[in-house]
Amino acid sequence: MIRTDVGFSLYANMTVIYNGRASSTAGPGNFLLIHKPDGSTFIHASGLSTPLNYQRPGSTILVNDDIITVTSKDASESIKVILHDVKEYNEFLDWSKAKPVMKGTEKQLCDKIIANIDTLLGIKIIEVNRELKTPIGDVDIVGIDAYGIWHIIEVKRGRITTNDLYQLWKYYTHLRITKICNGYMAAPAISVKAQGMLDDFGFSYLMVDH
Amino acid sequence: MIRTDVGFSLYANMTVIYNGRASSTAGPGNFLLIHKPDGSTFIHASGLSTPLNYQRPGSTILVNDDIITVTSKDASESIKVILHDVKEYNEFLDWSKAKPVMKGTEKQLCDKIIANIDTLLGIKIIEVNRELKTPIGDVDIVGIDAYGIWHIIEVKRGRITTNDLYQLWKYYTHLRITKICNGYMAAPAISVKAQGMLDDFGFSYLMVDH
DNA sequence: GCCTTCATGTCGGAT
DNA sequence: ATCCGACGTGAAGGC
Repeated sequence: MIRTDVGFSLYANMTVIYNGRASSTAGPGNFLLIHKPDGSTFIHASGLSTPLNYQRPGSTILVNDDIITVTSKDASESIKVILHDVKEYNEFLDWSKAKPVMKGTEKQLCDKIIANIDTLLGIKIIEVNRELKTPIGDVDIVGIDAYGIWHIIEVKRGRITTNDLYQLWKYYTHLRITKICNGYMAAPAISVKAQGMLDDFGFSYLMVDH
Repeated sequence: MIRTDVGFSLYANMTVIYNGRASSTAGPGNFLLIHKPDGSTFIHASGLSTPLNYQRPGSTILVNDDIITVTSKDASESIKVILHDVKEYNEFLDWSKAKPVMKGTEKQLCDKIIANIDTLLGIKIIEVNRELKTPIGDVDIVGIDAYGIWHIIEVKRGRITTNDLYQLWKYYTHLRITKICNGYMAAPAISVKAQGMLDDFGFSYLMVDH
């Protein structure tokens, strides 16, 4: 009755058991199971954005009477669903693959910063490096001024937290071995604690927005 | 026709426009829209685990002909769905609220480490602090030996990455001001780069598993 | 409400 | 394939 070769949804009273990286049980309860043609499967309860349980694309689904088994591609993870009472079953044909086209990402915030870098820093920058490769990671933006001073900018699209500062600090301590450096955190907001730590490090905060 | 006071799913050819923290567009395509009684709404395309677009619980949904608008609780975010061709509509009553009961979490890995801490460290520990509060965050485990040396352990349930080390470094630099400290990362695995950086910091890796 | 960290995080990009 | 870092991260817990 259930076609595993197409997308479908199943609203039912069920119990869900997961084993893999972790393990969990849920239910019994009235949940919605969704299976997509890419092999991914999700079980949604009410009250949470994240699914109660899931398997990622590439999984295989097997239906045996009132037991559904979903196994991940490498067979390291699986969920078992015990159906107690099926209420709705629907098939979805020609399900589209698609990704949203995003705007307002960190990448685009970087664009904006680079376009206005002289104004933001209050210094004339003569060379800009983006995603500068270092052995310990990529630096978002490095602007070099006429004196050869390196202005290191770590960009965050959201609010700067204390942990974010260590990323800048990591690059700063690495680059200062060979260059004279200044450190900057650029974001729309910064937490109070992060601001305090920023001052301790001797870095500066650049207020930027999308 | 669409009841916004219950849970429902809508399989349709649609275009989705999001505005909020970022903004995005997707479609037109055949997607599945799910609305849960908690107010959350999700639009799933095939090929991704994460929804193409969504609003979190507490949102309000408004249906006007072939336009669906979902607005977040604080009205800072919204998605607009333009329906081009509705293929399926189903209502789901008595949708359960539930959370999975998890095993194999970091918390439980901590339990195991603490139970075997003497063996793991090769030192007799006379006092164990868990989730030790500091102004910059909580330290997973601190074991104190007979000499008063603090053994700081940062636990990860998965693989240790370079970024994880800065969390330990943060606590280490903070605590070493007043105590003699050793630093440890405990996890089932560690990346090559993280291992190298760990050595540079003078920390140790503890191999632990669930 | 702000801040911090965990997560079966997921996902994309680079090596 | 592994590694690394962003994410509209989401969710939980503490203050």
